[in-house]
Amino acid sequence: MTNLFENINDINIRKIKRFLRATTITYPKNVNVLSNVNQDDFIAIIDNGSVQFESTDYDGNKSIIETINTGGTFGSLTFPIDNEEISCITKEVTQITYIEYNSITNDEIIKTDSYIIFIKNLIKILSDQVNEKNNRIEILTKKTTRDKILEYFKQQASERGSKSFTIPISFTELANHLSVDRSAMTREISYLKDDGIIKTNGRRITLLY
Amino acid sequence: MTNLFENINDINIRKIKRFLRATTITYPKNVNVLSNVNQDDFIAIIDNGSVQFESTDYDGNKSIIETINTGGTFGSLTFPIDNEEISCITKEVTQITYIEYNSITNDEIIKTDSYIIFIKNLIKILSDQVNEKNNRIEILTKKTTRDKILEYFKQQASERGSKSFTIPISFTELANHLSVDRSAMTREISYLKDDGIIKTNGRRITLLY
DNA sequence: TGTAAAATGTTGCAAATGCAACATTTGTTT
DNA sequence: AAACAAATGTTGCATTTGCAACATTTTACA
Repeated sequence: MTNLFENINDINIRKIKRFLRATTITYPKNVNVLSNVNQDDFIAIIDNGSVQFESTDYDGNKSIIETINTGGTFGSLTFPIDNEEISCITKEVTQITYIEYNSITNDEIIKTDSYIIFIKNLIKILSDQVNEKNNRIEILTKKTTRDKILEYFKQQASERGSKSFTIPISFTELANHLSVDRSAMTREISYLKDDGIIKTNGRRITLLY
Repeated sequence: MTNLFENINDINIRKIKRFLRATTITYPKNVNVLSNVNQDDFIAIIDNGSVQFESTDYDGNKSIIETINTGGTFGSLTFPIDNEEISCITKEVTQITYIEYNSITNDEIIKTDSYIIFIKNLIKILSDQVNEKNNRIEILTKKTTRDKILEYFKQQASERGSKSFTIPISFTELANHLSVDRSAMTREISYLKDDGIIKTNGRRITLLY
C-alpha cells in the first residue's frame, strides 16, 4: 500500500504539511472520528493506529465497511462524511493528520520538488482504492456463495502468486467481506472440500485446480 | 461528471496533450479497444462515443461491468487491462485519446498554468470513481433483493433531491447493476408496490415513505 | 492464569431467489 | 410499414441461503 508521503524526506514532509495546513490529532480508543471534522474537503492520514468505518441500518444493524490501518488514508473526497449512518471508530489509540484538499493548489508548494512526488502518491492511492473496490465488486456480483468464495480465493492466489496462501482476515470478517451469512459460508467451504476443489488448514487455503 | 480537461481552454488542452504524449484513435463499432494498448500505464479519455467493459466467465457467461460515455475516463491505473477475461467493446464509432501516465511528471508541463487544473480534474475523477464504487458496494452488500432495490432508489432520490425520479437505465440494466435476476427483481418491485412502499409508472419511481 | 469475549463449527427450517420458459410490449432498422 | 431485436411482465419450481440456536475452540485481557 502506498503511503501519502512515500519517497519524501522528513524535512520536506514537514514543509508540505505546513503548506497544506495539516493538523494532527490523537484520539483515544473507540471514538467516532468523523464527528469533529469540518465541512471542507480533507484527506486524512493515519500516522498510527487504526479505524473502522461502520454503517448502521434503519433498524440498528451494524455492518463493518472497511478497516484502515497505520499509513492508510481516507477522506471526504472518497467518502460522504456527512452521512449520519456512517461512523469511523478508532480501534485503538490513533493519531491522524488531516490536510485540506483545497490547499493542494497553494502556489508556494507547487514549486517545491517534493510536491510532484506527493501528487503522484495521492493519485496512486486513489487508483489503488478504485482497484480494490473493483475487486470487491467482482466478488459481490457473483450470484452464489460458492462463486464468491472462489473469486476471493482466486484474488488472493493471484496477489500472492501461489495456489496456497493464508487468508489475512478471520472467517467471520471474510463472510462480511463477501456479504454472506457466516454459517452458510462455512457450510459451502466444507462442500468445496468435499468436492476436492480446495484444501484447508485453519486459515491456510490451497486451491486444487 | 468531471471532464479531464474541464476549465482548460483549447490551446492549453492541445499543449497539455502534446506534453503528455497523447495519441488519439478512432475505432469502429464493436471493437475490443484493450487489444491494442501498450504496457505503460495510461489514462484514456473518450472524446466521442461509448465503450462497455465486459467480463467473460470460465463457462462463457458474459456480464457487463460498466458503460463509459463521451467525456468519460478509464485506464490501467484503475483497471487491470492485462486481464484476459475483461474486454472493452465500442458500442458505436468511438474516438479515444490516450495519455501516458508517467509523462505527468514531465518538467515542462509542471510549469504551465493549466497543469494544476488538469491534476485537480484527474484527482476529482478518481475520487468520483471511488465514490461511485462505494455506492455500488453499498447496494451489493445488502442481503435481499428488496433492500438492494430500495438502496438504489434511495441513492437516486438523494442524487436528484426528490422522492420522485426517473431511473436513467433500463430495468434489465438495473438488474445487472444490482446483480440480481431480472425476473426476481420485477417480482420484488410489484411486492413493493403492493406494500405501498413505492409507486411506479414505467421508469418513473416515487418513494412513498 | 482465570475468565470473558470472539471465532469457529454444525444443523434444521422457512423464505428468498435464480432459472427456465413463456407472452406481450416497445424500440430499431431498413 | 414490416420485420426483427430488445425490453418487460409473469409464474412454477428446485435450490440456495439467511437465520436462529446451539456446542466447542481459540484469543484477549485484567
